[in-house]
Formats: sequence, structure tokens, C-alpha cells
Amino acid sequence: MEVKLNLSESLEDYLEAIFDLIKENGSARVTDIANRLHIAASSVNQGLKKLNQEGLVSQEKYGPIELTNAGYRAAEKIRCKHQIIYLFLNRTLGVSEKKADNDACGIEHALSEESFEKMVDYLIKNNYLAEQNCAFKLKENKEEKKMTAEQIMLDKISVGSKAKILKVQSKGRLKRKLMDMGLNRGALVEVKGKAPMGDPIEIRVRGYSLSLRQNEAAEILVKEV
Amino acid sequence: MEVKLNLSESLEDYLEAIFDLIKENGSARVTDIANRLHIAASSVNQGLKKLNQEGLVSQEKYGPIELTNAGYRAAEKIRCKHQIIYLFLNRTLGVSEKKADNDACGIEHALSEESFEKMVDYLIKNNYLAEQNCAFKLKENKEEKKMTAEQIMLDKISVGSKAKILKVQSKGRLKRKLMDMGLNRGALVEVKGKAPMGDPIEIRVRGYSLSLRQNEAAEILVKEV
DNA sequence: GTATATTTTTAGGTTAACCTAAAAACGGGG
DNA sequence: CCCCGTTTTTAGGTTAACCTAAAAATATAC
Repeated sequence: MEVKLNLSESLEDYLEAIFDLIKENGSARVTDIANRLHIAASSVNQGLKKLNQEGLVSQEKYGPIELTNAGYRAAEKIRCKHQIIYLFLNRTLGVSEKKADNDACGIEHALSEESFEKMVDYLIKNNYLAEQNCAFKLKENKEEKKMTAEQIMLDKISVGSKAKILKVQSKGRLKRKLMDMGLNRGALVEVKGKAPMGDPIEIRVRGYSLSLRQNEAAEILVKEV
Repeated sequence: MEVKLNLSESLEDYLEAIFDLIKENGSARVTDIANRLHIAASSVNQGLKKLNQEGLVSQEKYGPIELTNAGYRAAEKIRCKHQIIYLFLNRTLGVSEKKADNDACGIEHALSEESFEKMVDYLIKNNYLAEQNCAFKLKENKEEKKMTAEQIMLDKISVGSKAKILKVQSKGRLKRKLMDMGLNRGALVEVKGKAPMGDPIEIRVRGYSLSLRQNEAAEILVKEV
């Protein structure tokens, strides 16, 4: 079931930037978004609040910016539209890469579903676009498949899985200890083993092996990768 | 010399609506613009003030809305962009007329000069557009030619010319008299003759012949046609 | 462990583009 | 000439999207 949410152009831009930054860097930070869109960080902050209310982004104060499933789908759709318009202008009309990309930014907010699909058909017909590409995925999206990994505490990760640290929740001494062990935001951890009662947990991070108590691991918010 | 004025999307829409209404009805009224754009008349009024400041529209309180030369050129450019995008979507991609027109409305504000020209070239190459058409005129526009008739008082119109009444400036008795003679806004007048000292002036309006004193004619704002 | 730098958030603006309601001006009919 | 409906303008909002400056939280460096 397609829900049509009515995002403003700005919010679409924010969403798209978040999507891109997560693809590129693994995470989207307020300042990164602000730099990309050439606006103040405080403006991004306000935008995030709205996206949060719309249920497209999950954001806690000072916490990592993550897309919800709905947010991921919405962002992908916008990104895809952008890409199609870009390809169309650049490949079919021969518009320079820079201008084509720029124009795509503006047009993506205005183009109807119908025109978009006609562009896709045209690109496929002229072999500028393979069918399994971004554009085509859109049509398949109706089957609800899991597109964003869940946020979960490290002690809940099963042995053998890898995850990326989103946030260390605890405060003070404990937090300090965890971060000194290299458990910073963005770090990749692999759960190597768990003792019978789930305590301690053996993990590998940045090339080191560590042993964590369950209550310590329970303070670390991660996303499976 | 191309001056690039930076109009907001709204102001471009206003300008385009004025342009279209003048083509269609011979005049653009605040309420007509408001209806076309589905906004309140007071909003149009504010917009007109801004266009006036930019020197694109000549507007006096309660007076007729006329485009200046600069305004006419700007409006024509926007209209033309709209038309080209419409043709492109509809003819090349087969987008329905309604959606194509709708999308053109949104896209026209975002499309760069480069993309626009590439679209024009494409349309010409595929015979969807004759060279003397709107798009092509744009390229010629560099030579400053007179595109809008001047606003002038009726007593300054030369014998044999036709003009359209924009406004009757006087008040009270005289205004009443003039309007009772059929000299309303929108009426077409033809100057049939002038006495040696320019007084009286013989005109023909709505099938009648009238004789006006010069001071009376000097109260009537017209536009040569 | 504390100081310093960076990031995020809050507080408090501004501007453009809309709105409604009411006042002012206009235009036509008796 | 005066009245009345329509049009235009003014007055006084609201909202979204930005801003700057400063406070609060977090991250890093010594």
C-alpha cells in the first residue's frame, strides 16, 4: 500500500541528504547534512524534528540519525527520481553533468509519478538504464521487505554477527571506560562468543579482542550490518 | 544584454498569469489572477507590489495591470519555458496533457538555461517544433525591440491610430460624462481626426462617433494597439 | 581527569507567501 | 446623484524555512 506523504521540498532534501550520507559514510551527522545543503546546523535540527514527527527518521537528543523503514523508502524514492532525471538530462539531452545534477535537484520535487515512469521507460528502451536498476526497484517496493537494520543493544546481537556502534548510552565512569576501549560511535564490532549465561561477551573491535560484561554491552546501541 | 533577475517561483507564476490573461482577455485583473492561481486577491496584490518594485509591472492604485517591456520579456521567457517543457513531456515521452502541463508548472522554475536549450534543440530536431516558434524567438530577443505598447493619454494618440482604454483618470462629473459616452475600461477607440489646435478631437468608439475636448481626452489613459 | 574543541540543541529573530476580514474605491442602474 | 454590488487595497494575522548567537552535551587531547 503506497502511502503518499506530503513532504515539503526542504524535507525531501533533508531526507535525501541523510540517505546519501548514510550510504557514503555509514552515518549522517547534523553538520554533514548542513554542509551538503549549505544551510545552518540549527536549520537541519528543526528539519529533523519534523521528519521525526512524520516517523521517517528516528532521532533522540544528541543521538545518531537513523532512517525508519518508511523514511528509507521515501528517501530511496526521491533519490531514484533524482537519478532518473539526471540520467535523462545528461544521456538523452546531453546536458552537462553539473547542470543535469543541479536541475535534477529542483525538478525531483515537482515531477509527477506519470512523467517519472515515462522517463524510466524511455531510458530503458534506449538502453541507458538496466532493468534491475534503481528505477526498477521502485516498482517492486510494494512487497514490504526489511530495508533498514534495527537499532538494538550489543548484548542482544547473536554470536558471529557484526554491528556498528551508534551510541554509548551510559554516562560518567562506565562510558569513559567503554570509549577508552575503542567503542566509539561508528566502530564496527563483531561478537565472537558469549559465555553460557551471556556474561561475559567476547567481541572484536578495531583489531583488538575485548571481553565485556552483559550490563556493559547493554549500554551500547548498535545496528547490525 | 541579458539581465538575470532573480524572481521567486511565486512571482514567476504571477507574471506568467498576467501574461496569459492579457493574451486571452486583453487585460489582467487582480481577481482573474487570483482565480487562476487559486490564491486570495490580497496575496496577488502583494505580489504585484513586488513586481512593481522590480519594474516588471506598472501598477497604480486601482489602476490597470500592465507589463513593462522588461516584464513582458521576463513573462514571455517563463511562458516559453513552460511550453517547451510541456511539449517535451507530452510529445516525446507521451505524458498526458494534464500531467504534462502540471509538471511544466513546477519544473519551469528549476530548469537551467542549458537544459532548456537542449530541450529546444531536441524538439526541433524531431520536428515537434518549428524554428520560428516561441522557443526560437527567445534567441532573437537580444535585439531590444518594443514589445509592449506604451501607456499614453488619448490626446497624444495620432490620427488614424487605434487604442484601448486602460483607465479614466478624472473624478466626479467629468468622469461620469466620459463614461456615459461609452469610454469604459477596455473599450477600443480610434482617433478619426483632430482640429488644427488639437481641440476638439474626433474619435470613434463602439460604433459611435464622438467629439472630445483636448482636456477631456487628456484624462483618458490608453494603450496603442 | 580536566581542559579544549566540536557537535548538537535551544532561544529568539527575519522573510516570503500565503490567509481572513474589513475598509476604500470603482462602476453601473435607477 | 446616490445606492449597491464588485474589485482592489489595507490591516493584521500564520506558517515554513531559513538565520545568528549562545547554551548544553559530547568527543578528544594532554
